[in-house]
Amino acid sequence: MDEPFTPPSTEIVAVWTALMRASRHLRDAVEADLKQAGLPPLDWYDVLWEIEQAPDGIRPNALEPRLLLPQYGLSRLIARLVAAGYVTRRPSPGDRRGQLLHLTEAGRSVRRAMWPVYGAALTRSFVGTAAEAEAPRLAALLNGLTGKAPRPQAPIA
Amino acid sequence: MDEPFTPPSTEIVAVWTALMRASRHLRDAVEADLKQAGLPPLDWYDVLWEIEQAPDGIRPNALEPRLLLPQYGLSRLIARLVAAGYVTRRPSPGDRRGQLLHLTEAGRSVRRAMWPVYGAALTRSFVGTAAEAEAPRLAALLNGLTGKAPRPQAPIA
DNA sequence: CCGATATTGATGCAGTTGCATTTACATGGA
DNA sequence: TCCATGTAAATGCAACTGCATCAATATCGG
Repeated sequence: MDEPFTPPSTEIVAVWTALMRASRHLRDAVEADLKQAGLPPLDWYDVLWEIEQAPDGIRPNALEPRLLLPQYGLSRLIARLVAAGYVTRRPSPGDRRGQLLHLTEAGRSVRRAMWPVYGAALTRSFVGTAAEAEAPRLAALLNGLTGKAPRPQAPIA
Repeated sequence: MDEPFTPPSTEIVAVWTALMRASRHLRDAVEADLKQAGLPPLDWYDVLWEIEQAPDGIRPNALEPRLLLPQYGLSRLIARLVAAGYVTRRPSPGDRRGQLLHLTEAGRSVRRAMWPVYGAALTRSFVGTAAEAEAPRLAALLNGLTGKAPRPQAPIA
């Protein structure tokens, strides 16, 4: 029943290594900029952003698939955000297991402070590369890899 | 002196998010397969591979830039590989600070055992996607992002 | 040769992650 | 109603990471 194992083509291997290198490289660059600006790490941004997009609050389990984080990872990340005073937990109406997350003023503020640093790092990374000119095609190809729909999620503003 | 901050274009943001999602997704998939097969994590493969490519041994500081790992990260990873019996450290001739890393038989063997699982996960991830057909272009675009030359490094064989 | 400086690799510590399990509540069926 | 099962979120523990620093060389200038 075992397939005899068809190795991936060299082209696929080349894409794979390029993908791993590029993503690590870019992420490291952004993280470094944030840290050097005395701002929280990249993960925080995404969570703050998602919560901000939900003015009526959002539950952790709704956040989880959007952020591609494991349940316990998100749980602890939220705990840190709460400890930092950026997020509040409120009881979830109708389900006492759940909680509704809201941003505090400080949360909104730090998210806004992060964006210029974040965005500048992105701009710096892409401008002048071939990837900039071909961005739409590149995005489409990458999205094709993750199975399904390109999430509406975007760290804009 | 501060630039007024030009936000990245929506196209760049789209590429960025697609890149982050795709890379995490694929890496998770490969890691999951390796773990489920009772094999070591992906990082180990790269190190084992690089050491295997150097029949006369290689020094950690030479490995470091190839693997995009921080010095202390590599140091401890090597320590784990040594503890697992996959790698040996030998004194580096001519520089008593350094060490020469060699693969043991077990190391060669586990690296070989990982490859089918690793490769199959890659194949599964790419086959049938648009990225497969456009692999060379995609790789070129991604390599354009990491500044310089596309390393000869490839996890083949 | 000597001392200042640079390089190689390791390590103590605090913070973070993965894994498995736990606690609390919800839901559906007898 | 009561129990079995399912879901939401948290947590104990071990492993791993980042950061700063260290010890042991090596190298370079005088």
